[in-house]
Amino acid sequence: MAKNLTPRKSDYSRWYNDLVIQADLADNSGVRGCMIIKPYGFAIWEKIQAELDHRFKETGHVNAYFPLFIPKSHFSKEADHVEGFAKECAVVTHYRLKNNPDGPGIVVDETAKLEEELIVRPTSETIIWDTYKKWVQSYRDLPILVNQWANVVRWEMRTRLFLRTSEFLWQEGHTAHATENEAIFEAKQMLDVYGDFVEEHMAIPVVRGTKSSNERFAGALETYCIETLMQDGKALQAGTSHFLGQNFAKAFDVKFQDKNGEMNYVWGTSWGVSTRLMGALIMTHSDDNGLVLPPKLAPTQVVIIPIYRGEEELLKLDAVVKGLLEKLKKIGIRVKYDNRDTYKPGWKFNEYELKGVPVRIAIGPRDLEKGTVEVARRDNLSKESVKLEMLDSHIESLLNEIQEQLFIKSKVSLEDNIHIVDNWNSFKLALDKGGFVSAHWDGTPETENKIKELTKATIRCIPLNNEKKDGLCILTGNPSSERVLFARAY
RNA sequence: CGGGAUGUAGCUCAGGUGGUAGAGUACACGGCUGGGGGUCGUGUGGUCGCAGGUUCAAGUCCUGUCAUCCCGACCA
Repeated sequence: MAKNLTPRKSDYSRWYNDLVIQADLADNSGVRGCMIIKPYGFAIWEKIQAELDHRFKETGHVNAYFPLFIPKSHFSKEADHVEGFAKECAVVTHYRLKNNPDGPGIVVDETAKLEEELIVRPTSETIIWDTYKKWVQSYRDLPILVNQWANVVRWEMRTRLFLRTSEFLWQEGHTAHATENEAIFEAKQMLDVYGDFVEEHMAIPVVRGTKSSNERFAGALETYCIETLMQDGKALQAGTSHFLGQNFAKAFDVKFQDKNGEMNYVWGTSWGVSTRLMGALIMTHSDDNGLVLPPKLAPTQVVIIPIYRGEEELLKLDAVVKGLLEKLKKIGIRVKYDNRDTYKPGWKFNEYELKGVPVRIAIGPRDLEKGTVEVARRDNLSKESVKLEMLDSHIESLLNEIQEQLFIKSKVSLEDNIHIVDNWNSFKLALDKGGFVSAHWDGTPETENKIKELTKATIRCIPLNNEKKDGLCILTGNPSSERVLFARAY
């Protein structure tokens, strides 16, 4: 049992914080809301990045990089967009410091004031659309399918490691198309890329849907999203894909000549996922002993711990393990042999449990005699004895089983926590229980706002492939054509 | 951004009414150990978040500031 990890039951958000710090994923920094992603946390992020990048390229996208700074004038061109982000922008006003003439330290050099302030990007639509204007003349220049991996800054009031930080890492795709249908197809396609990745790779089940107008991206006509449910019953938006219509094209005057020689505005999309996925990963699978990682994302999938007394015994084990390592690496398993003499076996067990390594192999003199090893799973903490000669195939299928089991477990939990309600009282009760609440809504922003005010719950999404079935709005009793999912959210 | 709390050794914290800085843990060295964070001994380690102020004297009192946590508002 971990020493200082707060149990989930006693304080879920403290458990989360403790876990992030103790599992060596990230730490707070000296700058408000900005985190240090530590090597172990970053290794997991790199796994996420690598797989997503692969999937983006499989769907025809290419990577590029745009500047961190956005001139203020660009930023203000799309009205809804400004409205949405203005309150949380970091602004660069000067470009030089000087020694404090009145004492120690260093001060801003007031003579070095920028003519036009620069905004640190909270997202890159504006600078990218300003660029696309130069890239697009003809239908032959379309589509543009660009992604960038970057950091962005949003001056958040209340931050939490990975879930909401002032600076975060993400990717943002920005595409431009000749037709509306093509752009809508793209936005939906990317939602599926996200959904499939999160389910298959992160073992996190998602609900795919669209946002209500209240929750829609500033400047978008439609926001598609994947929503997930955390262990404490709160929802977490894991990714979004926006159909931008011609809003940004019009704001930045991005026109092209079509096959008939007519001038048209291009159609756009943007889509992104961020280091917030790390938060989703942590909160979906982990337990009171620490992190639980799905094998596909674990930087180390298998750790081998020798148990011995004296150097002689260790040397014997080293020789046996050497062969095991070769066998496991040959079939593509990320395995680590921790034969450090500076830590004891019990300490190591706890350490790798805290860090969520999916499989632990312990090998000692007793095993050598019997020709076996002890194999322990992180997800359900079970242990078994496995014959040495069977080990590689056993581990391979075990990793697959763990990946699958983690998904099934969270999927069951998600489904068990979608509550269907038809009146206001049970609506409130269901929200207090946690989870998604499926209810009718009259489709107006006013009603959604009122519900938010009364319950702190928002519409997380209107599920795609939702059953169209008439009903009455949970609050107003007005007619509604389908159910939507409400929840309290991160 | 409003309310509350906190900031002292790497970490967790103790230090009434101002008077030479403490513990546990971690770390270093050594012994016994080793199948779930072992144990005994010795030792290293602190401009008390930062900047001012009051005072003969400030970890302690005052002002400001930065950061963290909790509650609220905000959060494409």
